[in-house]
Amino acid sequence: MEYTIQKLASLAGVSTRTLRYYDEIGILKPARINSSGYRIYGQEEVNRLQQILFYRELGVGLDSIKEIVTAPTFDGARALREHREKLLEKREQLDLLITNVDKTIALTEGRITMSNKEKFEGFKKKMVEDNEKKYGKEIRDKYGKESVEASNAKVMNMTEEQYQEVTALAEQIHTTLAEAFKKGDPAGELAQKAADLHKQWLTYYWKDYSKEAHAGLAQMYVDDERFTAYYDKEQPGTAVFLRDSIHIYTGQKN
Amino acid sequence: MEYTIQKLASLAGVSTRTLRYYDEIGILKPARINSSGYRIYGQEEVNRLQQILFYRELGVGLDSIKEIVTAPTFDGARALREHREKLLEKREQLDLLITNVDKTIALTEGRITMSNKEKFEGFKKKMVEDNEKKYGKEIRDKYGKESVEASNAKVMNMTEEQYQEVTALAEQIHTTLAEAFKKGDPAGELAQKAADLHKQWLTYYWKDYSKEAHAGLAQMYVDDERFTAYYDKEQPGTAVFLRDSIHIYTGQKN
DNA sequence: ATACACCTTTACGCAACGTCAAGGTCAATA
DNA sequence: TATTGACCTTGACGTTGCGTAAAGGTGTAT
Repeated sequence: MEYTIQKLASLAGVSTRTLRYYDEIGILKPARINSSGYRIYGQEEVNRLQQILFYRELGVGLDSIKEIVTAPTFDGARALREHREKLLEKREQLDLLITNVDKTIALTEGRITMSNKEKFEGFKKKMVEDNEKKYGKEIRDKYGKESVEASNAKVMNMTEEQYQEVTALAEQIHTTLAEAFKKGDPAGELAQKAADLHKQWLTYYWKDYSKEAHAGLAQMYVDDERFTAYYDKEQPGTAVFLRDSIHIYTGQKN
Repeated sequence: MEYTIQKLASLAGVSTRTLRYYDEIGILKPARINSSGYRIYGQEEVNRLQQILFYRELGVGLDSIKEIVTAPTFDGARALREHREKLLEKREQLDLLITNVDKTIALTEGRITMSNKEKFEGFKKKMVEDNEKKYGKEIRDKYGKESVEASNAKVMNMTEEQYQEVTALAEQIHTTLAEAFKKGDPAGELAQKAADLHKQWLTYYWKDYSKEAHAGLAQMYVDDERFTAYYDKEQPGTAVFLRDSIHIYTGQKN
């Protein structure tokens, strides 16, 4: 089966310009050129285009795609992981922007307007803080938020098997925590085991683990009543107990 | 106080090229040009540049900034709200990308690799579904996720006053719902009032309200045990009752 | 006088195509 | 057979917000 440029274009859902461009930059050359100078593509090119579009959909740049599709031994998984990191950073940036835009809207609508200069100064300072501060409340809010996001965004992504594992883990945490709570010592062996299980459970939801984030999340269990209600369901005080256990486990002082 | 181009540039933390570009596109012209053709900026221009950079930090395009700073009566707040919408869309897109990248990584790492074509087909289908399907489970997941994100991202952003209002609303929902639950009819007046209050409450968290989203969130109260635990705290069955009330309120059939 | 920092305009480059423009090719029809 | 209309070709400019030379004039301290 052979395709002219438009046939291939409509098959793949791209423009002919795109295909000419891909030819131009050398990531997808036609199988041959006919006597009239027309580009003719074959099955191999169809497959290759699919690969290209696949990575393109993921937002990978064409130069990276070029490496992937031209070098057959290229580590596609690693490239994807790196790309993923970039996406996460981008989202962080976006979240920051949105938060600041929200704040600005609130300011301009609500209050007696500050002078532009004041606004600008405060804003600038805030941006720097957001970007540079590494610990403390700011970051805890962030981690807490991330955790909730992740639990929603990533849970859909689990295999059936993983889902079973994480459910089993949650059950273990539950029983261990209940026993530990009866003993009453958040530094005790059982409580620390519960904290450890909780950490393992977390790794199913978080892209990477940090003690600060773990401690922050634990604090959120106490601060957010929806989580408190869940953990205190059988034994009131369990949420606080779990937080204390985790803070000891992570060596956090707050 | 007068500034040459480099003085102003270092003062504001931008390049001289940027200032020349701003001159070129007409958003910041120097106060005057001296006898040697040098650009000379005054205090007014300093202020204006601060405004420009302020909006630029928020990711607003220079053409929009031009409208904002040149037309003194321009509705800056409205522009910001529109910009905010764009940012939210971008984040949606990003979340989609991240989810798909995650899936791909999981596939390539975990399982016997599918043929590229298979992968591509499934992937393509998924993207289309994500983008085009408007109702059903997919969208419910999405709305549910948004709600959780929003509650975390926006709550920090409320004024003290708003916070009081939303807390009072939550309390009202709680008492109204408890009474309605005793009557037992999710279509009854009290239950519908609770649903209406819940809608009002939601508007503090959601950028825009839709019946589908409201109904979807209600379903999540039943599906996610953390929320169920919260609503069933005093009267088991309240979460289901609230869901039913809201589904009647929104005219949802599921 | 020379060096050196500063200023000017002009113009290409960047990512990934969209969008004309000007012209050749192919198959079907009047 | 000539014409139409759909399809193909190669340029080449426009998009965003500057970075980065290049080529040349100005200011001032030594």
